[in-house]
Amino acid sequence: MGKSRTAPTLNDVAKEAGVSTATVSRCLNSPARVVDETRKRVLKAVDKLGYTPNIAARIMAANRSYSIGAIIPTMDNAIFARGLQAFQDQLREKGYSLLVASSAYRPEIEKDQIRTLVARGVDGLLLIGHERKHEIYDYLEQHQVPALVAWSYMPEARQPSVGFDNRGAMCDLARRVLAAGHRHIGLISGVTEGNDRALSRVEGVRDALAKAGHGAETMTLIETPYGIDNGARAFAEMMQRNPRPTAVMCGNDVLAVGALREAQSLGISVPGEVAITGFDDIELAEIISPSLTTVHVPHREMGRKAASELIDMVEGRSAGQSTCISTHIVSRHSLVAPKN
Amino acid sequence: MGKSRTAPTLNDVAKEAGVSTATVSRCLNSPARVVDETRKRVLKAVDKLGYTPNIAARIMAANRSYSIGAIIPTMDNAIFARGLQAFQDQLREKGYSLLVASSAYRPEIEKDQIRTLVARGVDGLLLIGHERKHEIYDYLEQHQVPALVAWSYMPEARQPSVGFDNRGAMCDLARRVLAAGHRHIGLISGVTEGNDRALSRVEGVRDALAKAGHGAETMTLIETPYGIDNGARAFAEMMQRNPRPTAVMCGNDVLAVGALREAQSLGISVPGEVAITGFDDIELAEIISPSLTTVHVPHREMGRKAASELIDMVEGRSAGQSTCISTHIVSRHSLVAPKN
DNA sequence: ATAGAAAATGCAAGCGCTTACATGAAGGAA
DNA sequence: TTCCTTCATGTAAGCGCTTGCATTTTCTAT
Repeated sequence: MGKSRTAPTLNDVAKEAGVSTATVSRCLNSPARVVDETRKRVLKAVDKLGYTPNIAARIMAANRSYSIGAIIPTMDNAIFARGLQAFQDQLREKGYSLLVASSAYRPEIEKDQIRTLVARGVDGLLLIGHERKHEIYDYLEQHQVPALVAWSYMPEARQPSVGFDNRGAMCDLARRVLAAGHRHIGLISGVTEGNDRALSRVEGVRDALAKAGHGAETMTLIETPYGIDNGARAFAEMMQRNPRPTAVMCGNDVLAVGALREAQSLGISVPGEVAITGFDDIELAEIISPSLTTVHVPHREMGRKAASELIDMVEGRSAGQSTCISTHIVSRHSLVAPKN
Repeated sequence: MGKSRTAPTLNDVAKEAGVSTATVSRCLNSPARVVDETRKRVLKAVDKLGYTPNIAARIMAANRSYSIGAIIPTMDNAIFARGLQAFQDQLREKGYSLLVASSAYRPEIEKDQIRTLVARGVDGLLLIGHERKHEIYDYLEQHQVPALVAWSYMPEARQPSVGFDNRGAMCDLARRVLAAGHRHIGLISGVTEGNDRALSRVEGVRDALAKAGHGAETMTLIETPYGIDNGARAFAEMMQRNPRPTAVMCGNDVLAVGALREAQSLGISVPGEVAITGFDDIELAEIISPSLTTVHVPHREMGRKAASELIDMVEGRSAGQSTCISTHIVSRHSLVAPKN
């Protein structure tokens, strides 16, 4: 402990233990290659000096950082937070650390963050959603950084992904809504530009409508950035539309919660007058009243799976295999048949 | 773009531009020291090759990483997520990136994470709460890594902090509860061991009780890890206690939401039969019904302030100044007078 | 013009680590 | 015993960048 004013290096440890730096390095990285007695001596020296390896140096020398980067749209959202937490737990277990950056749903920022993380020497990268410019994927290829996409599942895409079928799930939910007897559906979607998940969900609803095909169904679409307040505003606007929807499906739970709140303050009863659905099944969905009928997404499972797949890719054990995590509808109180 | 199979280095850029690596480096780091024409040439080369500096190398050479580490108990919680998001936004603005790690409220893990981040060469560190072993602070000193504590404000502590007065705020809230006429207070606290914020909040309630001093007040304390389910369980247990509290104060909003849910499923009306309070004022607090009377903590402001203070410390502009962010009570529906 | 100062650039020494290769010691087969 | 493996360790060359110092160029004032 700290008599010296500056951090001990490999060299200090080597001198203390009376061996070469190479031996110390091997002790730390491939203990099997060093004989017991030496190892013990070295470890004692490490302990005595309070040595911690300088990772930047290690990255440079070994061209390996044991760190993974993740770029998510925002941390301030239960959906990503939970998945990310699981992701990092799994990484930690395998000896990797996590560098996070957030893009605020802005492609230029994301691009910038990707460059930063790559420059920092991450061994692999977790990205949310497939949609981004080719040049970004080119860049990653040039730098030989494997990337895995999450929160989205598109087996035919250039990048492997661990996610779920946004379109199918939303289609199922929409069919449920139709089956309950609703004919005028309002859809409050997140911004679809540059966000394949949001887009897929919209398409899911369209699919359901097309399949139903009585011809009597209508759909009213409003796009808005995610956020409770935005959901509220969109809902208010939706209620002005003609025909007024009897069911409002939301692109995610956060929007749905906003819609619910607005309904309350507008004195519109849910589900009596208007039914509302969400997507993701965040904690909030169960807590709020009426509780939210929504699509349950196993975020933790996805996070964990993404971590292990990405590590497999980094360590050359996999070329990148896509996995579809299955979701299911959770029926709660916010959806019932229209009253007519 | 990528004809070469391997990433371009400073050297490649230097050759392309017909200058020395030193000049390229200066172009990138202190453009003023390079004449216009040269700079233009260099930047063109950078662009042409798609060069991104290798940050590990830079860290090593300059002993500066332009990155800040943050270790939070968990990402999966609106409180930290929001503050952290603000923190990172501010960092980004000033040209720093963020490395996060989470400790799951476990000191050993935190210690480990601190070492990892320091080894990675972070220029500064954000820590949550003051309470940790001396040796950790010694270690940070030895490595000359400035650390700032957030979510807690203790100007007399060894480390500077940007936070709020947990004890005072909770005391104020408790006085509010007492003033409403409650005499039997239940307190569901987070685990206080190793968590000075939780402890301060408990003490705040004690302070209020002591000051009230009718002698008739009682307090029942239950400690539990944070989490909605834990809050629910604790509430159920609380309802068995004798005397049964007429007001249940919770260490944070998450616990309060759990309590509220449990009250509902127990058929206990809130606030009619039992009043409930929270702490933090996360989004949930307003959304849930009855809406939660709680202490509003300006997390974003704290995150931003922490970032700029920490950067000032890193850049030698400040030796570490503590700031107290002021909180205020938000009165909503979950607290009324006891019915008797 | 020209000396001297100032500005721009180049040179090269590291930063702390890993690892290919060289060396030496120990063990085994003949 | 001798020669060949095999294993443990040491030697030293980088990894890509920054920066103090040396050198060259440009500018200013005479």
